Formats: sequence, C-alpha cells, structure tokens
Amino acid sequence: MSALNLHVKFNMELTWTGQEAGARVAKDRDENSGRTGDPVAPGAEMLDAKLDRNPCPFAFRMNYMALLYNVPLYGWIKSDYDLSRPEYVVLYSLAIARGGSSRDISLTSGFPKNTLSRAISRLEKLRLIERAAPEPGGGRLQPLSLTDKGWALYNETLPPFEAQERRMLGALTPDEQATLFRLMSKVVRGSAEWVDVPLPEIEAAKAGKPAAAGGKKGKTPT
Amino acid sequence: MSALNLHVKFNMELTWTGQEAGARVAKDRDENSGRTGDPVAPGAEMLDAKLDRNPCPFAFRMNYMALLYNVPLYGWIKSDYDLSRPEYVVLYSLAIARGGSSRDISLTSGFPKNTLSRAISRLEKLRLIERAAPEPGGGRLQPLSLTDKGWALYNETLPPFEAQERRMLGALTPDEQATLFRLMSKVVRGSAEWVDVPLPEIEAAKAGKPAAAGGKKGKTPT
DNA sequence: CCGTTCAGGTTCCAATTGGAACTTGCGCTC
DNA sequence: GAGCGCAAGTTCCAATTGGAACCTGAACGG
Repeated sequence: MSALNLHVKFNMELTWTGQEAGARVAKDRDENSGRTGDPVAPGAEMLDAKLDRNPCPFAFRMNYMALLYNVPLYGWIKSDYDLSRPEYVVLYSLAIARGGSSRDISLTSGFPKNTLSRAISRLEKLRLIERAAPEPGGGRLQPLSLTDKGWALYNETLPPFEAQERRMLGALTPDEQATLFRLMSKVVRGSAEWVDVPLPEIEAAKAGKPAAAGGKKGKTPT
Repeated sequence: MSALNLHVKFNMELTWTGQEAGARVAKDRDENSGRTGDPVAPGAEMLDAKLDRNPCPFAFRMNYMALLYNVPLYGWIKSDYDLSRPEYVVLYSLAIARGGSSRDISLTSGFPKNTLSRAISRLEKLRLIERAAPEPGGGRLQPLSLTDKGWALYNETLPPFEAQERRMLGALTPDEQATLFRLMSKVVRGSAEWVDVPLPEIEAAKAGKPAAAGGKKGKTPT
C-alpha cells in the first residue's frame, strides 16, 4: 500500500463511449487542462466508476474504507515505532483481550500463524509482551499478555487510531453513526452462519471447469 | 491471510480478572470442555472482545468484513485461475472503468505502482488486457483495456464476487442494506475532505516524541 | 525551439510474506 | 498408562512485495 491522496471532486463527464455500453476513463485533465480552472483530481473518474458502476459496490466501499484507515496509521506505526502491521496487531489484540493466544489473533485478524509466530517472537524480544504459563485446561495454547512497556506503547499509540476512526465517521450524524455501527455488527455477527460454508457459486464453477490455468490440484469430482 | 472459520457463539464468561479492569481470554473450551455439550468456537472470546470492548469498534468491523470477503474470493482466484490479487484487481478495475491507467488503479486500490506494473505486464503477456496508444492530451498515461479473453474471464469470475456480497448482506433486510449502502457512501465521499490532511494526533505525537525506536529520519522540528 | 520540470511507469533489490512440512505436547481411547 | 490423533506453534524456503532509484517523454517557460 502506498499512494492514496485523491481529492475526489465529482465530475460527471461521460464522453467518448467505447463500443459497448459503459464509461471510459483515461486521463482526467482532459478537456479541463488549461481550460477550466478546476483541476480534477487524478483517478477521480475511476473512483466514480468504482462507486457508481460497480457490480460489487458494497465490497468496494468496504475495501476502500479499510485502505483509508489502515494505510496512514500503519505507515505511521512503521516509521515511528518500527513495528510491522502484524506486530502492532498482536499488541493491540492483547490489549483488548489479554491472555489471548496466537491462534485467537490469527482467527480474528486473518494473519497466518507463521507470520504471527514471528511477530510474537519479536515483540517478546522487545519486551512488549510476555508468554504466561499455559492454562491448566487449555491445551497447547500460549496465553500472551502485554508487559508494562507494552501497555505504555499501546496507550501512547492508541489516540491516532481513535482519531482516524472519528474522522472517518465525521461525515455522519451521531444517529447515522449508531445505525452504521448496528448494521455492521449485524453483518459481522451474521457471518457466523456462512463463514465455513463454501460459496455455491465457486463450487459450481469448479465443477464446471476443474481448475483453469494449470489446475494445481485438479480434483474433478463426478 | 488464511484461516477464518469462526463459529461465533456468544459466551460471556468474564472470570479471572487480572490486575486492571477488563476481560481475559485464554482458551475457550475452558469449563465447557467435556462438560457442557456446547463446543465454543475457537477464538470466540477474542472475537467478542474485539467487537464489544474495542476502542476502535468501527475499524475492526470494517477490517473483519474485508477479511470475510477477500480471503475466500482471492484464494479461489489464485488457486483456480492462478492470478494474484493485484492482477485480478487490475482486471476488475478495467472491466469497470475501461481505458483506465495504472495510476488510476493505484489510487483506487491502494496497490503501489511497481506492484501494478508487474501485474499489468503479466496480464498483457497472458493476453487478458492490452495497452492502447496514449491519449493525445493525456501525458504519459497508458490507457488499458480488456481483451475479449479478459472480458470472458471477468464475466466468468464475477458471479462468486457478487454472491459473496449478497451473502454478507443477507443478514440485513433490503431497507437496512440500502441504509448501510448510503452511509458507507457518505463516509467514502466524505473522505475527500481529509485524506490528505495529516492526522493532528500523529503530528502531535511526532512533535512530542520525534521517531521512537531507531527514529529513521529523526526530524525534530522546533 | 531548447532546456527544465514533472509525473507515469519500470527496474532493482532487500525485506516480508505465507504455504507446507515439521515439532511438540495435550487429551482421548483402549 | 502407552499409543494415537489432533492442533498450537515453529521452521524452512521460495515467491511476493514495495521503497527507492531510475528512465522517459510530455508539458511548460523562456
């Protein structure tokens, strides 16, 4: 991740339609450059396209918002604290749920366990977290927790994360914020119903066309 | 990204409070294992913590939802079509906004331009996209577009993306979906106001503590 | 026109990543 | 209470990634 400083002005401009229906993008300044004194932000047309003519408008918004949030914050954590994103995620996760294990963090953050293993080792070496003795009934899980130093770092770095969140939500009224919050909660909670059910559409695609390019593990059931 | 098959059951259990206030996590089966016939999903406690006791509840939901969506879909694209995520993003972007350039895709997807350069080269080699002659007034921008083969691949792979989106929104009524959609749009559109304004909280932190660990470019203004 | 600036795109290379195989120790069964 | 299976965590290594430097051609000013 890197760039991301769109200025986003809504310009409509749907000139030049190719052969099929739909809009074209190309350059932005176009007819404006040197004429209208209104410099359209670069990439604005594709942004509009992705917002307005997207078969997955929800997914795009979601990913774009994640970008807006994560890029500046983790960039800052990296440059000012020299912690990678997985490392900071571990720290953050333990601040919220002390005693959590690598597995828990993996399941709630999506990072693979080897990446987390490394992150945890480094944080431990930096004396930001520590491993407790495994719980009696808890299998091989290693309960982790923040050291005082870890807590200090967490407390020191939290405000910008909160601020960015507030800033993003600033476009909404308090009521709207509450609604957004409620609906997103519903989606997340609802995901329990289907997370481990494979998408029928994918199964169908696989059945019809058993692994396209190369077809690594070309299983062709039926 | 890899795992992600939580079953999410709401179990409350706030036993064992450390020294400070707050909840602990550790293992899940805990008192249940072998007793209650209700196997709590692994990681459920940390999930609950991240949902209920998170200073950035909005950001978590956002990232978690992105995970739910992206992991299975891009995993499938990788295994069945041997395209990386940036590669598929290029394809998708051009399907929506034909004639777009690498720069546009970078700005709307967050991938750095060298990653996209590679992705574009590969897609071109695979005859999925092609570069058009640069537009007259468009600087050095390379307008890109899908080949017939590219369109075919896009049309073939789109349904699961749409299906996953529908599945995620399945927890909401149509009205709620419309609301969620409206609010997310507002947040994204509103971001134009602040994307390139550095977070005051970060600036303050930098001023007070000029680059912590190591302090790569230790600028100490004032 | 010619030089300078600027930005889109490419290349280089070191660092990070993550799939896969492996290790280890709990907990279950016989 | 010995063996087995399972899953948490680690290690290995090849592939991907992305920061930084670079290249190149358009646009602009003289």
